[in-house]
Amino acid sequence: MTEKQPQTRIQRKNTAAILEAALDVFSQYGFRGSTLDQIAQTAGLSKPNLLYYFPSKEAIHTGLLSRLLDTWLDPLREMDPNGDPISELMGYIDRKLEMSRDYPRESRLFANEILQGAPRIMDAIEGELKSLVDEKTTVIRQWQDEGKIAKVHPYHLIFSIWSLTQHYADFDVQVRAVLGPDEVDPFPEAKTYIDTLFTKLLTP
Amino acid sequence: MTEKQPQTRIQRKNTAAILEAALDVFSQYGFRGSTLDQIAQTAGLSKPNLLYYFPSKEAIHTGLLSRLLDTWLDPLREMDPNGDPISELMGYIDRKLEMSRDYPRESRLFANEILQGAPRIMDAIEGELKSLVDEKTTVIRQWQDEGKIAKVHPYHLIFSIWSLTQHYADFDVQVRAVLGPDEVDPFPEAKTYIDTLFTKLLTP
DNA sequence: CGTGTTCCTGACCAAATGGTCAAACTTGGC
DNA sequence: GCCAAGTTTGACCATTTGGTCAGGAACACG
Repeated sequence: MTEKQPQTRIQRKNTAAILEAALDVFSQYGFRGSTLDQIAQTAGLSKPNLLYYFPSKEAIHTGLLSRLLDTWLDPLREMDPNGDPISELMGYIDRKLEMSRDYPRESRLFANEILQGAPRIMDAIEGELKSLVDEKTTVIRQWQDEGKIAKVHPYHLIFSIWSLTQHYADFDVQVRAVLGPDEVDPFPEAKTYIDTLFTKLLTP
Repeated sequence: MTEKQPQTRIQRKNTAAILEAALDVFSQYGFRGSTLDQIAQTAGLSKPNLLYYFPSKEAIHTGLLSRLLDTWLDPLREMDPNGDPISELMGYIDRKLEMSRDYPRESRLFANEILQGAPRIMDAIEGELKSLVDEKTTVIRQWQDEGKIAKVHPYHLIFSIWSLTQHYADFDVQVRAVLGPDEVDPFPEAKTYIDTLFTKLLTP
């Protein structure tokens, strides 16, 4: 998948800087709306130097996306089928919200890609992501059959968790604008609200 | 604001075709990722002809956005302070979900604009949109004080309605990919799920 | 210190992009 | 059927964009 380990210090530093800059730019403007010059400038490198480390604009984007998906699905992966249903689900929800708080650019990068029809990650979505969701919805269905949580549509439950948590990353500027300039950090209240919402929904 | 009425048939037809095509393109690729050639081709017109009707790429985009915001806020405007709280809120939620089903491109256009930092509609968001939300959250707070609906954070309640309903437009390809090829239309189940969710949340 | 490897850059290229314009073509109303 | 107004277009332009390349600079390491 990724390149082999033997990298020089400079290589590691610069590829990291490039991916960091690319995340900034791609997450805001999407693939087609972003330019190499912009990424180069943000990374503090020259454009030809970018292309020394990555063969093309697309390669940078792909590099970002592949790194992203793994960490992105981690919170869901961690949901333990043998744990307490409510705590497991609430734990997943909280981890997902924390990711929106701590990695908003990653969330936006993903959103941008999906908005454009997911041309570069459709495979991963239909494969890796769908498999994981299929697996976890089975667990949820089991919990429901055991009467541990309320019977709601498992797939839409997942969708609602994604949408509610990612909203605070993807629509951050709107959230802040509506809440007004006094509200410094919307996340604490968001957490309380979302916790209430899912507790009421899932308690049998 | 908009141009004066006296338009020829051709003008009306072509500006409509351009806005229609531009909605297709802008909603998918965002402002910077879209090209005039693409819009022109989609509209079945030549590029110079586009620029006969609109002075610039930006003007087309602005034209779209200003038309959008009005219709976009209509469902919330319709929420009647004197009606039954639960029915009014559920009605709003249902109307919002219907808009995601019937006007997904508009939803994506909006999402794209927000993702990019809302450079072209920040004014409207801080003004028109915020005012309306402020007004309606006041109503919600009143309903809560009267014990008609559960006490949850009014602003985050609005955010959650937006995020849940718009998710089915903005992340449509992901939703369909995860649900698999059998599921033709996710909206009926989505409606049922969302109705359940907010009923449980709002019932005191 | 020397030398092979890695890293970086300025100059360059072809294609794409937003936009202009004069000239040609349609259209509508008399 | 005429003509002024409205409409369309091909040719053109400056700038931007993704990408190349030859050569120079910095580095690693014996």
